[in-house]
Parts: sequence; structure tokens; C-alpha cells
Amino acid sequence: MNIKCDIKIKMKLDGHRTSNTRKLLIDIFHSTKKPLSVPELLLLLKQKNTMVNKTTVYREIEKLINHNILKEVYLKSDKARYELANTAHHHHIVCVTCKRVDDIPITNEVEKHEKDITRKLNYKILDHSLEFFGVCTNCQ
Amino acid sequence: MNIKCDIKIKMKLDGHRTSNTRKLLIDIFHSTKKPLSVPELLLLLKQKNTMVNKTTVYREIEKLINHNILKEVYLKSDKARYELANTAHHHHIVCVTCKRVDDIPITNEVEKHEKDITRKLNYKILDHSLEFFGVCTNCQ
DNA sequence: GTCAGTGCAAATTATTTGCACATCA
DNA sequence: TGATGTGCAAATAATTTGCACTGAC
Repeated sequence: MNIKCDIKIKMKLDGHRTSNTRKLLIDIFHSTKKPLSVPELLLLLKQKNTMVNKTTVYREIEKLINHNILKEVYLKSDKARYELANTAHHHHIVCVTCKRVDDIPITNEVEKHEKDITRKLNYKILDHSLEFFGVCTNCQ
Repeated sequence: MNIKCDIKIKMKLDGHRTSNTRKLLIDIFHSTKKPLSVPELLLLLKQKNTMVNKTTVYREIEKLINHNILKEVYLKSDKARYELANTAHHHHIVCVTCKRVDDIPITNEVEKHEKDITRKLNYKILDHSLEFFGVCTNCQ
């Protein structure tokens, strides 16, 4: 996969190795579409019969974020969640009942507000987060 | 204040009393404009020389949310934050450096997407959250 | 007097840190 | 061989729970 090669190269350029944990995590993020928390990742790893310590997972995610391979997603304030950063900027909808997460197929017009905010509040905007909450088909 | 009266009435209707903790918390949320976390509330209470147990604060906030007097705000995934629910629907900008939070003076056009999402994904939309992240004037 | 409200201690959960050891390049 | 990666145990921090007691109506 091209994406995985890219990641390998990105990390190598920075003096990193292609560790087993790194490969496992990248795999999981590729096959699972929804944003994952560390506890969820640990569960998925256990189901694969691969033992990785939680500390290692936290540290690996930190590295992947620093290399812009993962990014943090703010869905709820209870737990941190992550997803691959290479995907186009998009938004999510969370089912408040079953916690299922879907990507949203809308073109986003939020960017145009950013200039406005910069002008009015003199903030330098770096990023934004737009998430919807609702009830999915199954739970209705 | 009308708003405080409203809150009193709302709770009373449901068999609740006007406890001291409740009054203190409502006061704080009225005078402080930014969304507050429980640890921050505990600190503010301590500064007022009013001792309230953290368990009590957690439980009081739960009640206030159930009565739609407070609502949760999703600014970052580290901690839960709350603000008064009676204010008009609005958005925030968070300074990634000093964590300062400001309200955003833009009219929001997100609502119009909600129908779209409902049609395409068959979700019943309840709410959304739009937050910006950037660097404020002082920190630039 | 009854039930909402409270405090305290302990449990739970997410996350971080320090340190020693392993291992890839 | 030397830096990166890892595991383990313990610390920290936010949040929840159980239980007994208090106090508003």
C-alpha cells in the first residue's frame, strides 16, 4: 500500500525504526474506519492475540501525531480519539445511543469563516472541529 | 435575575430544592463566561472560601444537565466542560497556547446541513459542535 | 418524617512518568 | 554500540460509587 510506504518513509527520515507496534497500529487504523481511543486500540490488539503494553501504545500514538500521521479527533470530552491524518479534512456524526461514528459527506464551508474570525478577534486560526450528534438508523 | 428565577422554578417543578451548592454553581456560571470543568469549578469555589465536595459538584452538574440548565461543551478531549444552556447556540475558539476560550461572533450556517445529513445517512440529528483552535493575540 | 442533598473514602478509568532492559540499524 | 523501542510498576488526574448522615420542605 502506498500510504503505508509513505508512513514508513516519513518515520525513517526522522531516525525511527519500523517497529512491530507501529505496523500493528497503522494496520488497525487502516482497516478500522472510525476514530479510536487507546483503550479501544488495546482491546483490538488483544483480540489479535498481540500483546502490546498500554504505555507503548500511548507513546507510539504521540510519535505518530508528531509526524502528522495521526491526528486527534474531538468527538466527546470523555476520551481522546485518533484517526489517520492523510484523509481529507472531514467531519463526523456520532450516534448518541450506540456511539457509532460515521463520516459526513458534506462539503464544508467553515473555512470561509476563518478569515472573518481572524479579522474580528485577531486569532490566528489553526484548525477547527465540526461534529454532529444524533441517532442512527438502527437506534431510531 | 430572570434567568435565575427560571432555573429555580424549573428545578422546583421537578421536586428539587434550592440547595446552596446549586445557587453557588449557577452564580459562577453566570459570572464566568467561559465553559468550566469540574476541577476549575472546585478551584473557584475554594477561592470563595466555600467548601463543596467534588462528588457533590459532579452530581449537581449531572442534575443541571438533565434539567437542560447546563450543557456539555466539547472543546478538547481532555476534560468535560460545561456552560449555561440558556444562551443562544454559539461556537468557541480556543487558544492552543494559553487555553483561553472566546465566543465566536459568526452566524452559523451549519443547521442547513442537518437536513442534508438526515436525508443521506438517515441519522436523526440532535445537536452539533463547531469549535475553532488557534493562537490568540497575546500569544502570537 | 421523608426524600433530596451532601461528605468521605474507596474504586475505577484514562493517562503519564521513571527506570531498566531489549533490540534494530 | 548507541539511540530507539518496550514493559512494568507506580504516580497522577478525572470521574464514579457506596454508604451513612444531614437538612430543606
